[in-house]
Amino acid sequence: MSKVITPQQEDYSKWYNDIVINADLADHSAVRGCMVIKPHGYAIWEKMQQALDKMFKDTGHVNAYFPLFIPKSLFEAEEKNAEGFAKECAIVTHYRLKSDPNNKGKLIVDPDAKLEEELIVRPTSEAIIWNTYKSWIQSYRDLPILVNQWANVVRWEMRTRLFLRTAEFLWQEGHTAHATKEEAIEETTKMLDVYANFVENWMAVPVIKGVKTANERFAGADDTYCIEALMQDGKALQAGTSHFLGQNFAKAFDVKFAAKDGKLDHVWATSWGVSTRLMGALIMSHSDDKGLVIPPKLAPTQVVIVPIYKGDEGLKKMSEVAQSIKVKLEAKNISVKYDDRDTQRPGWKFADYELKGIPVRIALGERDLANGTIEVARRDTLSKETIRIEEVDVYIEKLLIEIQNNLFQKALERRKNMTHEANSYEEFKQILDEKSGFVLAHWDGSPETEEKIKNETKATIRCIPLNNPQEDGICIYSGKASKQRVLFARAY
RNA sequence: CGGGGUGUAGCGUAGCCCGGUAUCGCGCCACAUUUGGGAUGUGGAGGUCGUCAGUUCGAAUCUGGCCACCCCGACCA
Repeated sequence: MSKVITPQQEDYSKWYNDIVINADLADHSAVRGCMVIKPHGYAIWEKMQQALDKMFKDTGHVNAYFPLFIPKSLFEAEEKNAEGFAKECAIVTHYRLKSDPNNKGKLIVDPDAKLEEELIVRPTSEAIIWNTYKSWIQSYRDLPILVNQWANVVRWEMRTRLFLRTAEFLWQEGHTAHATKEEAIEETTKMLDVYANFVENWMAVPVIKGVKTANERFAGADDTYCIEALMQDGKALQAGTSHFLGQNFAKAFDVKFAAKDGKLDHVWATSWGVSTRLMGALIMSHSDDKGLVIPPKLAPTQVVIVPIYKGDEGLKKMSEVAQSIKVKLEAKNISVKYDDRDTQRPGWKFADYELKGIPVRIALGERDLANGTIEVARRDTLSKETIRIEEVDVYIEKLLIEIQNNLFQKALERRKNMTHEANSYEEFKQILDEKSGFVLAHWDGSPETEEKIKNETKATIRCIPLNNPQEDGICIYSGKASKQRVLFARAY
């Protein structure tokens, strides 16, 4: 064993780091809090991007790109937004370096090159985008604007973790402008549905759609909708957010439009985003002590073929069959890698592809050649089956669908087992400590109660689920009347 | 940012208390035998001991600054 992964049971947090690093997804860099996303990790991110980008375009959105830098005066325009992000901003103050007269070969910031106005490295782009929209929008005929941007943002987090919270991360941010409140709200929930669809059907991670409490709301939003997922260790992870921004940014940036009746009104806004954090959700939903498990729909390589042979002649025979299998599978739009390297032994390759999370492995040796069979191993269950070689394409095509479904069902089952109802504060705390996971409990609706529960238990209200069943109850903390249970959990 | 810990070859480590240029395993290279679950043998290469400064005849080892990472807290859409 050259690659050792700490077992989940021993230390989940270490396990997570081991997976990220040993599966070649990402690595720490020389920059504090910033990671290098390695080719295997980036390939998965690209698959996510492709699927999401198509969904955005299918719902009428277009891509554009806005600057990395935001002048401070624009950044501070929407007060709540500015306040919310102020503590974690990187700021550009100078534009030139010069040789250090006291230290040969070293550079210093040139004090003569101080910027008139500081530039904020975007932690999110509402400010620069709404400043731009001001010049794009005059009439209801200019609306709606449905723009998305794929970009990097910087948030100077105190403590970082690979993919889950890094100082710089990749994401997409949609920013839309609408003539009416209703249309903007519809957009907000539509994009939440897009996210839920993507995370459940591509990533095979079940989510709960809901709305955030005032405490947890995006700075500058009237309402924040979210999808919440539950990780293997019982902690929640916010997988995506969609914000109804009301007219807050339109007012801050003075973006008005003339309606049909000639009256001027401020534009209604939304913004929505998912980030490379989804990689963390993917890892912590399916992977095991042998390594990463990638759902087939997001696997850069879905099937790997490993030949088992003796000598050059043996390899030649094996390669002919392997290539024909590859062609058959590719005709069904399945991505296949034939690994004929003679520098690694089969056993090594088996372990390595398990570590990297490739959904299906085909092994092919003399024995199979004689029998007209191949061995098919699936990553999700680690089970193996021998099948007739002529049925390979049909079999694998079905298998990939089955693996995708199985991963989702397993995650759904786990979430079901880790979701509990608590009817008293004692019970609530007991569940958090002994079982972890989601806890459904009554809450009196006050930010104060939410804050106290958070301080005492570290559990936060992840969301108020949409279409939440209404039932009379009393708040587990204050004993005041409540109409519905909300979703609590300790979260990443 | 506060408390604790760590940093020695690509990776994991011994040595540090008690100063004299470095241990072991994996990996890497060559050759041979191997190849249906991380092969074996023989030989070999690889190190400014995180970084900068100080003490000293001499620093991986002692002192200080800085950087990074890990754990706990604070913070976090």
